[in-house]
Amino acid sequence: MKNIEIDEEIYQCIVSNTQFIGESASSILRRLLSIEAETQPSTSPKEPVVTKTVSQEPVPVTKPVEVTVAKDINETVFNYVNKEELAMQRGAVGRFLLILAALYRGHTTQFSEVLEISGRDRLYFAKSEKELAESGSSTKPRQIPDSPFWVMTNSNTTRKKMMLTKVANALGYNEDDAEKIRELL
Amino acid sequence: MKNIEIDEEIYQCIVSNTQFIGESASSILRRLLSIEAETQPSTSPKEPVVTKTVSQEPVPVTKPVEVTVAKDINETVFNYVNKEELAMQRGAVGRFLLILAALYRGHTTQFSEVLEISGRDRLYFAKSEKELAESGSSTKPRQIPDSPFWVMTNSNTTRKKMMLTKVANALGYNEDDAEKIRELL
DNA sequence: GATTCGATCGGAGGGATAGTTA
DNA sequence: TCTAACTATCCCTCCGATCGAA
Repeated sequence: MKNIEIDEEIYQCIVSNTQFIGESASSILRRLLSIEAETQPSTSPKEPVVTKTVSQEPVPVTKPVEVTVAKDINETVFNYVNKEELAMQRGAVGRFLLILAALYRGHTTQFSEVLEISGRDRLYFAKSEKELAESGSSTKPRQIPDSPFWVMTNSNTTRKKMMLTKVANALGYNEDDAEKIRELL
Repeated sequence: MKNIEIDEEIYQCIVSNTQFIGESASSILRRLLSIEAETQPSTSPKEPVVTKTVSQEPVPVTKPVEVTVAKDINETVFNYVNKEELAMQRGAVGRFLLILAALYRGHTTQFSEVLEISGRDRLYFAKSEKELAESGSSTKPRQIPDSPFWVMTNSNTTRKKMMLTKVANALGYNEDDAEKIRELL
């Protein structure tokens, strides 16, 4: 993966060509550029050409359950994460909250399992600001966007990553996916 | 400026389209995308095509000049402003820069007129950080994204709004549009 | 005296790291 | 005691209201 810096206008142009929630910049650009690469007038620009590339390998329906589930989860969550929005965040806290929000959206019902995750004496997650605030000093509670959950935010990036890993695990992700999630931060 | 993550393939594709030493990703992409953006075979690739989506209502060619101009300007600029992106900014400074960037994009050639706008002793706009910094103390110069211009940032919101109004006027907007622009902040 | 302008300084957010505890 | 895990202090940067200056 490479990071490139582009201006607002280009960014908007790319974003406005998103064809599904969570589509990555690469995916969008591949579509746009490949159409352009042919000097031909674009025929059917709406076709989600790129997408297909990714899901090339047919999902093996016969495979063991765990694998299938993992795949579902994976797709679910990564669709909820908007890479561009992530990249735009000023600091790790913003990304942290965005990722958690995506996980919540993808696992609304089981999400309360994260309440089990906590530090030695501080709580990491709670259903109210107060609860978190009272479990330590300067915990800097923040609400996970569009959810009834709050997170403790006063920690270094390393710990935030650990927290993400724990959340991923609690929600049933395998190591690989947990790693991917962790690395979003 | 935005950072986006793209895969190697896309990256190579972009790089290989460089047309001069030091060309930025934005510049390359602008070329590539504007060719692509028109569903038609590219006629004049330099046209800010993206804009068209929004400008559904045909521009009345027969109307008086002033009106036409105002309309063009209006469309140009408001298309360049992404409301969501604006809303996402943490503070007024972020929005301020975004709006100015949009104005720059819409009026690249005349934009140097803003250099006339200044305070009693401080400069408000300049072509370099240094210039601004030296014109006062703690002016907090910031580059207007994707432009060679810098703005003074150390002021209250009211003054930032005034600055926007002045810029809008300098670029030929009427009171109404200037007001709209000011209110974006 | 009224108004405009400048830039200081308090406040908030972020997060590395020093310090603490198990 | 030594170490690993965890906490929260504290420093830094960014904002922008406020108040003194012109």
